[in-house]
Amino acid sequence: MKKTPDTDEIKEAIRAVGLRATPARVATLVMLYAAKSPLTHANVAEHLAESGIDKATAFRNLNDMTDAGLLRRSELGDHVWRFEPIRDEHHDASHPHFLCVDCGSVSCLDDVTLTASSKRASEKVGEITEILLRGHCNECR
Amino acid sequence: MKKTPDTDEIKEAIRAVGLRATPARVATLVMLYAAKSPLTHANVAEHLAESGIDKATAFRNLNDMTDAGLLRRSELGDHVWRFEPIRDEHHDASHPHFLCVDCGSVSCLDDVTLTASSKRASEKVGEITEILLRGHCNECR
DNA sequence: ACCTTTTTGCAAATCAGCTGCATATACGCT
DNA sequence: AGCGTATATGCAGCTGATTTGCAAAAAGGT
Repeated sequence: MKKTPDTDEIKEAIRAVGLRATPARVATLVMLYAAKSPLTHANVAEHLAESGIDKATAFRNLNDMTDAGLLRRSELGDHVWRFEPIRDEHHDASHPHFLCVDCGSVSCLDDVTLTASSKRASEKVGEITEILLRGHCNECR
Repeated sequence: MKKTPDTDEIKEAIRAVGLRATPARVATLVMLYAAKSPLTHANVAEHLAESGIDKATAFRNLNDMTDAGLLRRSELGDHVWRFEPIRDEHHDASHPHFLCVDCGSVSCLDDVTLTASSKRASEKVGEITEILLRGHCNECR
């Protein structure tokens, strides 16, 4: 799937995982694809509410599509789940996130990599599933 | 501070960060030091309730001591904070940590560094204050 | 002991997320 | 194009986790 799939491609993707392509789901994916960073349940629900979609529906869809493998849900340490589409262009690789502890904004860091300078680092480390950086973003400094 | 500080050492530590050494705080630290893994607010509150300490107090103390640098608060992914004592200066935020989302253990990764392969990464990123990797440790895999 | 500041207890509020159920829809089938 | 059924949605209330306001109580310096 390309960076910004159109409505038909989105519907296809939804059906491909065994879910029905409802307006709420399409709108959710459109929104997430348009976003540059992961969005919270509240972000999505608030936006969809303008189209008369209930927050429970928004939430169920986020979870259902996550379970179905269309979205990734991440917990950045502030007790709020954020969702972002899994673009298979990125090979489904999860990328590091940067969370501003002041304003709560999140950025995706596709081009940051981890270097272990010695094996000792991996003593306890098994499988790394998420990389999270926290700090102050440029706007908040 | 040693692995298992006694009551007086605990009181000292609390005062050292500018807080008053109240029974609730001492009991909280004693409990956390005795625990082998991070405890939830519920764990602590439940235990302290036996001594007539309110859960709001337990929670405030957990947060206050976290802010003061005596404890570390981590989020394993179930939207429940877990707390553990910071046993020595080595365990500060100056180096990356690895958090096992299964057992809650935190390990220090002194020898892992992050490399931004391009400046684009730092678009929004201002100052990074904490690097956290999450995953499954070798014992939990 | 006294005084000031920090803490505590209690109750009630908030916040994120979930659930039950009756109704409405998507979409495969004819 | 219309049907029928499994799915999805809306609504409303609920849960569990965490926080807050405020008056009373305790900590610790003098």
